[in-house]
Amino acid sequence: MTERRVPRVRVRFAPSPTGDLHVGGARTALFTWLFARHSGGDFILRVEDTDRRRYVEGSAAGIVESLQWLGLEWDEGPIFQSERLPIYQEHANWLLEHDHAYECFCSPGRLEQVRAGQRARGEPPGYDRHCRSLTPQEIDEQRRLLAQEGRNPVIRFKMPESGTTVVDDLIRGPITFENRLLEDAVILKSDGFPTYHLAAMVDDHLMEISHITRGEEWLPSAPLHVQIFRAFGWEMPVLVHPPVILRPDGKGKLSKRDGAVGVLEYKRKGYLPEAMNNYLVLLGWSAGDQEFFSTDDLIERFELADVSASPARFSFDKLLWMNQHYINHVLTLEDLTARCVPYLVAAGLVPAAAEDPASPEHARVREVVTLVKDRLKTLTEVVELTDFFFTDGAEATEEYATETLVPRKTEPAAVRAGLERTRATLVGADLDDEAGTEATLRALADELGLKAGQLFMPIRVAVTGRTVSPGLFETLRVLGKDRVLARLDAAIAKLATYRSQASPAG
RNA sequence: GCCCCCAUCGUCUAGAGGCCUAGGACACCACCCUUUCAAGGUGGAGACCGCGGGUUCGAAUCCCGCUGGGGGUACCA
Repeated sequence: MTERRVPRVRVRFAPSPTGDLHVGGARTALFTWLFARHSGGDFILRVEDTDRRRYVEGSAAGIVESLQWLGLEWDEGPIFQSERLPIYQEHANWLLEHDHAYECFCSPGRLEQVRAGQRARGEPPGYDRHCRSLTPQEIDEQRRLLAQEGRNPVIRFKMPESGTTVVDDLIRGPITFENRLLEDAVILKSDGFPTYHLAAMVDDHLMEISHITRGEEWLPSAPLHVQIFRAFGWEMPVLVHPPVILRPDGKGKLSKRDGAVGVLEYKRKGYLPEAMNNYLVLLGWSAGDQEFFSTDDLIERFELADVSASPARFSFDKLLWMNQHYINHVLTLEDLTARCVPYLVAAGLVPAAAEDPASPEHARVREVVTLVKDRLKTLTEVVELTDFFFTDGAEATEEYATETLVPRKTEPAAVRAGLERTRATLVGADLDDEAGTEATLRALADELGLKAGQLFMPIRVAVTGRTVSPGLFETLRVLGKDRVLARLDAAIAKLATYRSQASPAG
């Protein structure tokens, strides 16, 4: 019995530096990375920067940052294709010498003309193989003419003109293409740079890639890639084309136009990489029962072959929900605190010293975060939800409209009296005793003939400046007596000059 | 136009011939909890498994056609 050698799993994520890393690309990267980790193989980062016109400065750095943020660390790379030009040129020449490629001297203008004609006649547009059958003399002549213009020919791959090419995709099965409908693609451009078709295939072979994972949009050119491997006599890696991600409305691929699609945008907006990964992996893959996965769970359970072949729509809603779930129920308090601090520091609410987990400032943030943990959907929201805990006195909370102090069906005078009595009561109270504060204020409401809410809401607005806040008694405790009293005073003062706009109905 | 892929609640999906009078999650609605808002709990509405043919004792599950959606059609990736 001969044992079949099972090649080591080696996969790569190969983005082109033409912009930010999109969630679609991030998902492909995630699938690829999980597959590598699951099978104990290697994950390589390769930057496909072979198009000088579309190159965007800083884009590669952004992609690197995105992957790092998501925790998709690579074992090799980043490798830049632009630094490997001679390799591709050598391979193009090899194909030329072995009759698998030919020089094409056609001008862009002629190519456009050919396509226009084909379209008009209802034929599939494509290169008409004009230069494929040039005689050696004609080739020399064309070279000379082109050289006079200071231009170079391109090199095209010779596709078989008949028969079929079978592309065997891991998640779709075998797909058969008619060779006569395929064209002779350019593999080396006139500027000496390779096109994707040559560069990616050469690299995938040289880097011993076992599985080519890439977006579904590459499926139509897969037969070309199979033929390139065949021409070189190389063993074909397994092809894997996860589906594209659709816009929320399903009309087309998710793109920049649809708002937030850049991974770094989500980082900035206070999303957690854990939530991002968890959401993304569920877009096209499922373990059946489970909904939440730690990275280790995923590495253990993820199967590339189980990825769905049908495209899924991106849901901002569900991502947000997932993020909230991680903040509310997965992160430890300490972890959440540490992640909130930078946002509070950036907003100028807490000193940079709070970055130190042992600092009193950090402890203070932790105390505050405890109260809003269940209310945060994103990390950035911590600023608007808790700013009043970090400002002193009453200035920062005085912005609210006085009328918000007065609940429906409640007389302003009663509110004012209630706040005055509350102030008098709290002066001597121990705010650390939440239950005690609650009992005291409930009794006070009773005594004033008010429902609890009719007294609590004005207090809430007075001390927080808003109608929505964490629980009142824990808020009072964390605020501390100084702030509470100062803000009650400010509210009472506002009410002193307040005239009810509309008399309460009923 | 041509080529290719895909097709279960609005959305993400479970389902690999009988376990399905189709399960879960998001969103939505109601109720409970309740000092606001959340979170949480309970329940509800929501899919004749795109349509039409087959195969089979039996199909969401297999086959064919149609329709619909998506992708590709560059000296871009």
